[in-house]
Amino acid sequence: MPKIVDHDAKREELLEPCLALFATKGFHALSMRKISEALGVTTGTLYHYFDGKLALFEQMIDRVIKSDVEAALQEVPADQSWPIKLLNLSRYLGQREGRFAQIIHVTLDYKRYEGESSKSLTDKVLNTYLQTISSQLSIEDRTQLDALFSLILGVIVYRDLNPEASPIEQQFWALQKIGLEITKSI
Amino acid sequence: MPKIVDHDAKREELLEPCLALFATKGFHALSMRKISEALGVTTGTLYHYFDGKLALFEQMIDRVIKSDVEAALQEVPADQSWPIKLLNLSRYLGQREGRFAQIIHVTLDYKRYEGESSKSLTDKVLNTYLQTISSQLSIEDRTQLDALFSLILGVIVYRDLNPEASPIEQQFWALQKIGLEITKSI
Amino acid sequence: MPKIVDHDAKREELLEPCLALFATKGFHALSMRKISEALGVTTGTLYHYFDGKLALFEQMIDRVIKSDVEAALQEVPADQSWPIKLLNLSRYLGQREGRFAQIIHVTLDYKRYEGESSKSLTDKVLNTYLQTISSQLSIEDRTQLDALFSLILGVIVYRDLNPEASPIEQQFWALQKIGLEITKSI
Amino acid sequence: MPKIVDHDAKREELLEPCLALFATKGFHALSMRKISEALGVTTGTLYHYFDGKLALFEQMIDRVIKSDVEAALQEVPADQSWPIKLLNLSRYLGQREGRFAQIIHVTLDYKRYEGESSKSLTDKVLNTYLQTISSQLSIEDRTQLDALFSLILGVIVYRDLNPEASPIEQQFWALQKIGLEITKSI
DNA sequence: TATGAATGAGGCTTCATTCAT
DNA sequence: AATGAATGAAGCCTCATTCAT
Repeated sequence: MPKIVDHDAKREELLEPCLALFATKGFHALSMRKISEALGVTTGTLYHYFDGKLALFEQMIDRVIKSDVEAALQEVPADQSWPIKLLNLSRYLGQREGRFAQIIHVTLDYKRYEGESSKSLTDKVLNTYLQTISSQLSIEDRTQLDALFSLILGVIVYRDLNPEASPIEQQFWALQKIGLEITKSI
Repeated sequence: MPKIVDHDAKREELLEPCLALFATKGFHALSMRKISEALGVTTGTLYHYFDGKLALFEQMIDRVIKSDVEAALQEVPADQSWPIKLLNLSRYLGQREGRFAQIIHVTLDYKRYEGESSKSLTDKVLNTYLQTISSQLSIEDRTQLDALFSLILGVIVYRDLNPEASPIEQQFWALQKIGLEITKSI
Repeated sequence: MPKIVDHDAKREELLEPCLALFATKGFHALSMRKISEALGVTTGTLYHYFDGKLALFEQMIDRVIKSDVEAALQEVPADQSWPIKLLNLSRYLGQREGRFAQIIHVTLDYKRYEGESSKSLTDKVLNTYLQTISSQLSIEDRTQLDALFSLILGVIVYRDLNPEASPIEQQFWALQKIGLEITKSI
Repeated sequence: MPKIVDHDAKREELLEPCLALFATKGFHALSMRKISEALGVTTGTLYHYFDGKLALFEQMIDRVIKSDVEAALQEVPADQSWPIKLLNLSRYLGQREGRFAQIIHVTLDYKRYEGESSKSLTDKVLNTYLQTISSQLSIEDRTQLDALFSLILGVIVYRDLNPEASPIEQQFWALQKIGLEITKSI
């Protein structure tokens, strides 16, 4: 069934530039016409490959998280000491922070799109990233995992809002110093 | 004599419920009609008090950040020891995390509204919170300030995406422990 | 293959009845909805073919003056004696005075649409008619051309305001008699 | 009853600047709010003195033609020879062409406002001017009167559309020369 | 497979008007 | 006499989507 393969390949190809579009404009401010123009096709073609705007959006998110996990597995190898792994992580995030900012935007957008009905996909995105971090950094304590994830999320969101903020690696290091001071002061 | 209405007071009154509306739906998905229905007035009335949707939105943000700063000054007093202040901060955040999540949503939305032209308001929001944290927690180092702000931002965003995540105070504490472990392992 | 529709031909077809609509109601009193209803299409279709109300209006004017010039070239041939050409002109005007009244209404309307920014189109309309008259009637003196054009404009406007006014040909002739009397009385 | 006198005086005062407003923007493009702002009152006041936009408009036209006739009677005295009277007329028009252009705009606007129902006021305006011209210039032949009126109308409209057109007096003179040439060529 | 014409609901905004004060 | 808050209809325009080709 060669037709189906082509069909899926074309769909992937159409999806590729969509993350940037949705992240930049937001779901509701981005029209199907703008998407089609950016992709160089007609709206009819878009509806030929996707069941509607929401379906296109969801498939795009699906595609994005899959490719990200693959990349993370390679760039943050698990068989390293703690400080090294954290360093690798911060470098990995620093190299891709623009892309992660896009993913976060898009996920927040989606969460609000239809309240509870969107829960499953949001959870899927979160769990994918949480598990990757957990396994690659060998963090088993749930609270520690949450805290690290919060920090990662926050750094990326903050630097997206304010590009002049300190780089990721510096922020990681500074936070550790704060922790030490507190420990001492107790 | 005109119908007795304090124009500014009425405007404040109309603004009050808008944060929740914008945060829940997003700027573009929330129509002026929906706003007016939620407020129990007509769209004409909305336009009597505001120059348009964007102006309404901006005045709402202005209002919100002012009242937040006032609250923070009271609930996180500056004349305390480091661990106490951090504890107060985490409690303050914990009590209001729903509201802060709304503000973050709304700020991210706004940033994308029209690219660069929105920069000044985004900066105003960020600087207001940064300065409040800096002065109340006596943090002078810029990188440390950025790092703490990232963490706060991240915790709130993460807990908004995943309400089952560990509470704020626990995450703060866990992060400190990670820092210690790393320090030891070096 | 797309639905077979010649885009430009359809646009012409939509434009055709618009002169009468705009002339009868005036630019601001004629809504896009009324236009679409008169044309038997939806407003969406109107916006598919035109960039907006003003663009539709301008293209309509363009279309109208082109077809008028073509008609004038045939019905008021240049290779005739002066009295004959004037007679042809008055007949030509008499046959089409309703249409010319529409064009004048529409042009006056347009001129006020937005002050100076409309100058170019108004000038284009005026110059098109002035040049046609100048060449077909072999009038080289600018003041004479202006005077004849004023008379034509005036007759049409007056007869539009007061349909019982004397016919165009008679007015032309009467004015000539006034001129003679004045000449004699000097 | 002094109140009523004051009431009428205020109404006159409000009406005065309206001709320029309506002529410049057109009936439908000029909102009651803009009128009230230009007059320095509130819309409520406008509705206190007039029964609505159309009533205000009609009373304004009424007021304008009355004051114009008075002026004409003085400036184009009837007891002069033909060429002198025509010269006086052209000067009179030249001095006030801006105002006449406003009146014409406003009359054309009104004519289209509601088709036949507006006929009486349009006729009133026309007859007022026609009779004034007829009596002051001693023109009895209806066709001659129409022709002269058309010319006057046309010169004013044309010069409003194209301010660089030849001055009124020159156009009057040029038209007479055309008439002579035609007479000779017969 | 791919087109783009067509739709009708809904977007933001302005309007003429009313009425409590 | 005068205000200006309030209304709801209507303005222009864009939207996601469908469907004949």
